[in-house]
Amino acid sequence: MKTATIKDIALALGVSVATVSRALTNKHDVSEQMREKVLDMAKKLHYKPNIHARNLLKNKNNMIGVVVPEFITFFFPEIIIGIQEVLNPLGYQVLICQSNESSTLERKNVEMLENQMVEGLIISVAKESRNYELYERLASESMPIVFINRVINRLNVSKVIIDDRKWAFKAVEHLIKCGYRRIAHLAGNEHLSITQERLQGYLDALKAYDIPIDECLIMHVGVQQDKGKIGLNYLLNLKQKPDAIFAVNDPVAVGVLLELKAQNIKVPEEIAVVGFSESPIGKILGLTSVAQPTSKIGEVAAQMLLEKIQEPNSPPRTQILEGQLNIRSSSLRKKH
Amino acid sequence: MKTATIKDIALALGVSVATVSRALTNKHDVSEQMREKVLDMAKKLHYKPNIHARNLLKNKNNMIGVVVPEFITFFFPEIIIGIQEVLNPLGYQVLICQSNESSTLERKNVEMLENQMVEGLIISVAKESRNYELYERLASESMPIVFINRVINRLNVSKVIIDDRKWAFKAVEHLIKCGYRRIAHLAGNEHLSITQERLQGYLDALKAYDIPIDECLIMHVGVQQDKGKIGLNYLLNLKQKPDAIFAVNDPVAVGVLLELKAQNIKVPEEIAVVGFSESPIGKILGLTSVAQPTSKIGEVAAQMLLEKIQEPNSPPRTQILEGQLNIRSSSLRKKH
DNA sequence: CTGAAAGCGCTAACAT
DNA sequence: ATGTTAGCGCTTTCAG
Repeated sequence: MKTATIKDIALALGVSVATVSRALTNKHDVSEQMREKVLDMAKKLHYKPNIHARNLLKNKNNMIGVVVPEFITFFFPEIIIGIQEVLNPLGYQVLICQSNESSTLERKNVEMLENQMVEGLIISVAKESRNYELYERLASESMPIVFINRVINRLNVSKVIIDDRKWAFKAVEHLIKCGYRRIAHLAGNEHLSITQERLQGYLDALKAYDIPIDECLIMHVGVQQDKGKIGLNYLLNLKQKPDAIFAVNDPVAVGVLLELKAQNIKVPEEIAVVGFSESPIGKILGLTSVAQPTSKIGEVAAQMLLEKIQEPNSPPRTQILEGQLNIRSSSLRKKH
Repeated sequence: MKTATIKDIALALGVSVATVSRALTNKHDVSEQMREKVLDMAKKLHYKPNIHARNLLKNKNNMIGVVVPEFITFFFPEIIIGIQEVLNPLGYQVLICQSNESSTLERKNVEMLENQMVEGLIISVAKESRNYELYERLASESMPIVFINRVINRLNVSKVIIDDRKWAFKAVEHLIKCGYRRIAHLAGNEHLSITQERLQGYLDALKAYDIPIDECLIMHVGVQQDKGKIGLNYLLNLKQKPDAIFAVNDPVAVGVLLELKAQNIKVPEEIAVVGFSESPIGKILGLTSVAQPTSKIGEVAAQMLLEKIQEPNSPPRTQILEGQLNIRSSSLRKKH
């Protein structure tokens, strides 16, 4: 049973397809009784509009593509919900892809979305992303793009972030004010924007409080939970162990906490820990962390994308949202 | 700058659009030199195929719709990844929607996906879902549908589940074998399939071991973490408190564990706890739970959907996957 | 191997 | 208020 078209309705009613089309879509230009006849027949024939035809005609499909590194942890899902809450009510559908932290899969996803002719893209890059040229081409072909969280700095497109450097500073400053002096940093993958900014904030804080920087205390471990254990064990093997650890994000910090617990090392008495991008697990474990306004990030990104779609020539903007340092038991004041 | 079409290529080359189309898509029926000329010109003009036109012609768009209650916790995201791993390599795109546990939003999502003319649907219903008629209509209009995890039993469509009743039985049996006798059940929303099955498994186990059923020990609290606290406090106020709790799922069990900790009640010495659908947080907290093969569920659902798409008249099947009871510290053998 | 032409389902001038 | 017609970009007969 093939699905009915407006032609079928027109034929059944002995009117033209144009009339049917108008009755089905327009507000005016059609008599009330004709409209009713058409609507009745449409229902009778189980008519459903063919969106492909409309898409072809308008040359748009109300689709937005989203590419994130993963959506297993709470962080990106909350952002995505923020995106959908802005876009769905406007009739946009969101195509969600995850790169699984792979540069190649990220590129494939973006190219797939491009082939689908999405009207815009919201992207957070994989930890190993090497797709600068791809994004540059898309931007030059005036594909509306907004980057979130993990951005590419030298790319002149819109971005939604928090001030990672500032909040890393505040996190480390908090440790310093609690009396910790030998503060290690488990950093993320080297070329990620969040890695660089948070590392810089860490360095800023040490400098601001005249604490000498010890390169031994900085290790690039990555952004995933299992890397916390590796980083911790490296730090524990130093001649001079740290008395506190600032991790690039909550997953790494949680990995550290779990390993500390496994080794029966007291937190924060022996080692304090601070994370970043507050997670539910971190919260439960009493992890001090910088909270990000996740769904707000999504909402703002969606809004900026809409602007760019409606005003293709508007210049790229970078929106910096506020964070918040939430202090918990993993970083209490040091006893002397 | 409007994007180039095959017409532009044809014009530039002085050939017909048919030839260009063939060169661009067909394997045969075009000379090698013509093909090269066309491909060169296509690149030169930055030609990109218009997928809307193709969709209209084939009357399909390689889209699959997925509706889940939420994707904040790990559970559905892992399933979705399983789905994408099967479908993406075949050129399908997956439209992911979340109902936020709302029946209304669920319906809106499904209708939106229907309007998008997706080729099939994979669905897990909201806790308050009342959309039986909707799904019945879709099924009768031969929309391929596969339900996962939270299904509608009386609906004659394909399903992918684990044997919730059996695994609930095993979970409760484990508690009984550990020496617990006064076992409470914090059940989910009443009409959810998982609620009914797991409750039945709980009852089966008590009967099998001749433990009297006490209705006071059964409370329908829902499926979300904050409900664990409510359920626990109800149970703690009973004259005869339980010595163990079987929760409908991990979020509720985690809520229970956190509240027990807040009240300084020892687990499992004073109260043992068992969850369902093993979660990362549960694991960290030492929660005994039934693990579900999440990404397998997604893969199997995707495969069954593909079958249904390719063989529209194939009868609905229910695929039951294996679970696993993982015993942790929240339910150790009771000391006498 | 290539071209002409029809048509996928719908909308929107342009007529009447 | 309604009908006629031309296309949106592409694929696919059908001819040559």
